[in-house]
Amino acid sequence: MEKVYNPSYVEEKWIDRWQKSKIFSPNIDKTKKPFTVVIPPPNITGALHMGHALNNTLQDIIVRYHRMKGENTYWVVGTDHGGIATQNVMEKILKKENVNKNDIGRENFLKRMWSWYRECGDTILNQLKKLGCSIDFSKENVRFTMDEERTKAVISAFYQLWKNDLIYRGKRMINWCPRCYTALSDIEVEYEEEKSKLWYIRYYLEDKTGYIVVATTRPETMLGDTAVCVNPLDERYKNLIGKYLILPIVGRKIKVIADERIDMGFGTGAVKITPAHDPLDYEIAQKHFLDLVVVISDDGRMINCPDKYLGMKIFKAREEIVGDLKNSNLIEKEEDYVHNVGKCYRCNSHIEPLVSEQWFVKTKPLAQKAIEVINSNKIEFYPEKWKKMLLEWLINIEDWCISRQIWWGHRIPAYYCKTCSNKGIITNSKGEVVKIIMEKGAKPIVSEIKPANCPECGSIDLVQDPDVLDTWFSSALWPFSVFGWPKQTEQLKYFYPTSVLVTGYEILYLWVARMIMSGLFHMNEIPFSKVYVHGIVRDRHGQKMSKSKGNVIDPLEIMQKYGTDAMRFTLAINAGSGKDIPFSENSIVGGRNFINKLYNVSRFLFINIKDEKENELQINNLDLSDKWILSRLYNVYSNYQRLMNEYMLSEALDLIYGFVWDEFCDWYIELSKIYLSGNERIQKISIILNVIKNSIKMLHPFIPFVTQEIYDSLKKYINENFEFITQSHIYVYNFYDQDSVKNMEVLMEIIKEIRTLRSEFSIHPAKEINVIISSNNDDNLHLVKDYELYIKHLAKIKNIDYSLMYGVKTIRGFAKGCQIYIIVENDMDADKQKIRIAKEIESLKISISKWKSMLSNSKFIEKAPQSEVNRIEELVKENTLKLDKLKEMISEL
RNA sequence: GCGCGGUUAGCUCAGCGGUAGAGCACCUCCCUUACAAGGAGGGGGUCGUAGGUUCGAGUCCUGCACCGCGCACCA
Repeated sequence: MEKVYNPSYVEEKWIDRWQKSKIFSPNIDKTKKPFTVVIPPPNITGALHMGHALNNTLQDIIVRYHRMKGENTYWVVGTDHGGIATQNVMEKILKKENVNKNDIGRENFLKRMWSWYRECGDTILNQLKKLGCSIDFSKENVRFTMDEERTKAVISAFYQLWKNDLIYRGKRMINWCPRCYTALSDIEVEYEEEKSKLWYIRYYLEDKTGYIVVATTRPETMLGDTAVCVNPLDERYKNLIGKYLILPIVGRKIKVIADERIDMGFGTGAVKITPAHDPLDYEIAQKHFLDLVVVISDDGRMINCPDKYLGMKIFKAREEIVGDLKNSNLIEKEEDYVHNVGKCYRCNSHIEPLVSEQWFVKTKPLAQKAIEVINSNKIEFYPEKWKKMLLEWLINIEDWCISRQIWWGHRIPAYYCKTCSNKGIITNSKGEVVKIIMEKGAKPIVSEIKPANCPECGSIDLVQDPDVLDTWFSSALWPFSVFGWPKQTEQLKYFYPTSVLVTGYEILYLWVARMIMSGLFHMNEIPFSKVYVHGIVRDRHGQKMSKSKGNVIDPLEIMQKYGTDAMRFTLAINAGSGKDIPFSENSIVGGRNFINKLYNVSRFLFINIKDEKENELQINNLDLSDKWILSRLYNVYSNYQRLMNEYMLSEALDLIYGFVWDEFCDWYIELSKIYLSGNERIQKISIILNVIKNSIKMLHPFIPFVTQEIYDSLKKYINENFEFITQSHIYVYNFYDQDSVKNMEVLMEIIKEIRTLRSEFSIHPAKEINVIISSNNDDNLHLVKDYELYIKHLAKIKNIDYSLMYGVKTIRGFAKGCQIYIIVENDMDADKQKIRIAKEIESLKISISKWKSMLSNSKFIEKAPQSEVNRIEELVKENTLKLDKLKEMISEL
């Protein structure tokens, strides 16, 4: 065995053997309750990033933990077609080839997409394998949101919702991304602050007797204005309501109307109304029956306006219009102004609110059921704060726009009769349907399979809706579509509902909420009973990682350099309470060091073990340190289980980390060295074996490779015949001895005090010393005498005497009621000793007087619990004694 | 504007009613045959701010400031 753990060799070996053994395959066993997790399917947009590494590490920890508890676990894997995001990736690839997607047409584009899927999907699965995920990666167990079964599920779900009147097609104001050239749902718009201007524009009254000044951040939309609106209570404008204004540039006559939604305090209190391009204006326009003048097209250019601006991009038009208004002296002033601008969550372009015909899901009735199950705690959230967030969102939910004007996705299962709906079906030069306009006669026929003919006229000339569904529509079905729904498969019956969903908080609304709604509607049952919500991996400065910032850390590089276990360890230990994780290469070193430590302590065992086997615990043979370490192990294991069951994964890991490193390695192993050549060796080896075995089992969910590797070497010494550690179970001796824990602490304190003295008085670490220990505390003195060997060994002591000698030069210390004298040759550092002791006396005095004043406070005595009073009294007693001893020691110097 | 978090050692955070903790970083000593990716020791914080409750407050309550996030508005 090498001195330093070499992860890459070990990892490759076990990945291969795990996959070949099929231990992660689904297994329907009706005598057992399953523990099921479905993966948040990664988008096939490229390689996995740090966020995936975190998400899947956490899932693997949970799955492996439950597998080792003996539960029938199944972690379902798959990938997501990723709609807009993936289409954008392909568009970029095509751009490099100097190809426009419209040139090659829909069909060819989709061919390219499918070959991309095959390539990228495999890459992702391989990376999950590398991460150590306990997933069966064989083909028949990998899902894709657009494979045949999942597509059936999507179409069926759409049809069911339509039949239940929960899907409709309608003309509404939606969020339009002119870059991606598609509608988006409300939650796919991200708001960002932007510096802009607020322009104050004069709109003259028809009779030229005056003007109203309106303030706007978007002067280009004025071309589509059809009114100016004021608050009905606004005294400034009261007598202008109902009068007409002349819209500058355009010359259109527009009315002054009143609506209480106008804020009198903002700008001038008068608002230009552009019904076609602003959500609030649209609402006001509907109430007041205003005309809708569309002046911005799908691709973000000016239309339906004076020739001068025709075809201009929005920002250019804005510039021009402001210039022209200035020339006509119609701009009263312009102010700097910071406001929120909607951006596309996929390409960061400015969103245009546009009126458009789209498909929607009526979400209110669906949300109602979701609210009920969350309120009744049928679904629990870890950490719990997300429950409230989700509830609030569900309560205020708006209808969900599910149609997208892109090509990559599930095509909407709606058909139109060319004969009946002729005017509403828009085609391009290739004859491909590009748009359906219902208001011109198109009527959708929603059907799971393409209807043979039109139910109205019998025509066989039917065309399918060109739009595809929001990628989140198929994601919403994931927890049951993965099991073959709508077919009532054995898997579906057995594995649904799933046990826990592990996901980042950024897709709580986009995904989690919708899975709950879909699960309740289609399955009439929650999709999962627990949601574990984690944070986002950020860089060391807390910045979100992004390609444009250049601060992305590639998990594969990290795994290559430090090992997968080290990365998993670092992610897991920092993932406490769902917080964001600051990650840097630096932060991984601690993880790597721990893995190496664990590897080396097992190496210590293998170097020292001969042909001993782990044997039954002989309680009578245990010495103090044995009882202590076994008690600690038992205590750690109890807490480990509690923390893991409450999904406090980082706390659980931290607990074992401390136990293994500080208690086991630094104390128990060091002590065991005394005995390894004597009669006690079998006992010691057996305990070391037991502690290592149980420690690696507790650690296995977090760091699967190194623990598997150690387990493999351990196998021949223990009474287990599992091939893999993940098949084994933890069994810790139910042993806890309070006295041993207490006594061990006393000895440890004394040893630490001697070490401190050595260090402070520059006694070389290798130099063996003689000490005298005396005490009035008989218990502790006996303890010291009984375990003299421990102290000698761990503090490098040749001889310990128990009675004071006169005429020897010493360095003095005090711990746990014992005075400690290190015998030294020369009169060294009397002053330094005095200062050291004096300092301690000072701080003791302060503490003691504080406690004494507490005890002399009648209110404290009266109101504080008796146990507390006793504790303080005990402290005073103990520390007064210590103080006396210290004073005595200082006077002797 | 409403809501949710946060503010504790240089950094990342734990502690949530009884003498301020951990890891990393830093300083000193040590290659002691499991591990220098190690061991031993050490320095370092009036716990954001102002009040309040309490015998006692990082710890509970209220106001404020600052940071982050979500939702709404955003002419």
